[in-house]
Amino acid sequence: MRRSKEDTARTRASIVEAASLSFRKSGICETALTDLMEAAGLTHGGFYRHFASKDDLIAEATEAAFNSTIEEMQASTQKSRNRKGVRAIAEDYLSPEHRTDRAHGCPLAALASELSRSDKVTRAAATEGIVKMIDTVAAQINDRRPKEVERAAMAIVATMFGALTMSRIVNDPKLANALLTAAKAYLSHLD
Amino acid sequence: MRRSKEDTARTRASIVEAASLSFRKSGICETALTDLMEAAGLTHGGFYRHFASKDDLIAEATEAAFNSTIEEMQASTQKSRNRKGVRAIAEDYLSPEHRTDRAHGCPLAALASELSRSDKVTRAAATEGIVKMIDTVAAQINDRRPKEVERAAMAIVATMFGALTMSRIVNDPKLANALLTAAKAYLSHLD
DNA sequence: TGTACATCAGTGAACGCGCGTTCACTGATGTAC
DNA sequence: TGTACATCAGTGAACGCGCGTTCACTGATGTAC
Repeated sequence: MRRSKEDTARTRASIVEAASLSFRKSGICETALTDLMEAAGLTHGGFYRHFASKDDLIAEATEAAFNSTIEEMQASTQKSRNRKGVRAIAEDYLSPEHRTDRAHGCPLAALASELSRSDKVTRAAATEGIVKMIDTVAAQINDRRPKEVERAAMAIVATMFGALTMSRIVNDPKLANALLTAAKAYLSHLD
Repeated sequence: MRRSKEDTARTRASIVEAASLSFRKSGICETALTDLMEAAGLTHGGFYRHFASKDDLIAEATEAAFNSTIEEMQASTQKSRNRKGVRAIAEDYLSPEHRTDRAHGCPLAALASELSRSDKVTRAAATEGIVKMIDTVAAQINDRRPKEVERAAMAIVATMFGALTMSRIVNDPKLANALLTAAKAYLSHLD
């Protein structure tokens, strides 16, 4: 039966939220729409009242995931009393908690290889997310040369994302921790 | 009809090779065994004479992909006449050619998120590959403190892999190049 | 404000396709004597 | 070294399942008068 506009918007948002969690946790290709809709408390038939296709949802869920991660990075800088901004971001990003909690973590680390193969719309969303992440880090760097700030921010994001992803692949917990620690140490040399 | 042992070994190797290329190019989940066997010049029915399952092949193809990439990193250091070892590796790894040619490139960058979700055997192969990559970089670093060498090598690999992957996701070629350049510049500060 | 009709969110069954896997079969290779 | 049989690599059809997508239907919501 027909629902109110508010209900419809809420349903749509809950599908996007469920997708952004499940894609990050289990992968895009491995997540079935049926499971997704069930997670959102619906049957799968209604999916196409909200989205034109799975690809359509992928793009929106990617955008949502990036936004939530960027917010968390900004939160890291704000709760950093004594810590410098970049270090605050790095310590939270490179934490064992972030390594474990894929579903709520950085979509870059959770979906990297899938994003590089996804369609135009999703890649556009991912690009915007990446740029915002770089800008968020750049805002914490003190240097008069904007080119240098941008370069450093790019490399810092690459290092964090790379180290976190590697620590998730590796099957040895000690090595996984060593990777996170190494990246943190490496980045702290720059302050 | 039955084939000679040499033929059988050749066939098996060509399946692994086709898989290691196709997985890196198109993703593991997105690659169908039928296409893979066709690429190796066979029909799909014979697959199970060589492998117990797709997962079985994934593990072997991952191992093969890592080995070839590690060999290429070692080749980079050997052909580096004037360049320092780490710089030689980084310049080849962070080249536009490597960004474009996924199929023959680093499996970490091509399969990152899929590897972190794969089964025990594949993750073991990936872990071994990652350790070898780190060791290959570490061998090019001059420092008396082994702990420091290991840390630096881990961070360098993370930065390279992270930057290359990001440059593949991004839809703007200028930004893609900037990411590679930024990582190269960042790493060269360490020499 | 009230009424009559059109809209459409959600349901649940169904479709069609592609996938991983299995299997009966063929005939050259490997092996035991 | 030669022979007879067992093995098994590769073929091509088939199986069964899960997936993305479609559709007829329901009934509450939205809208036009």
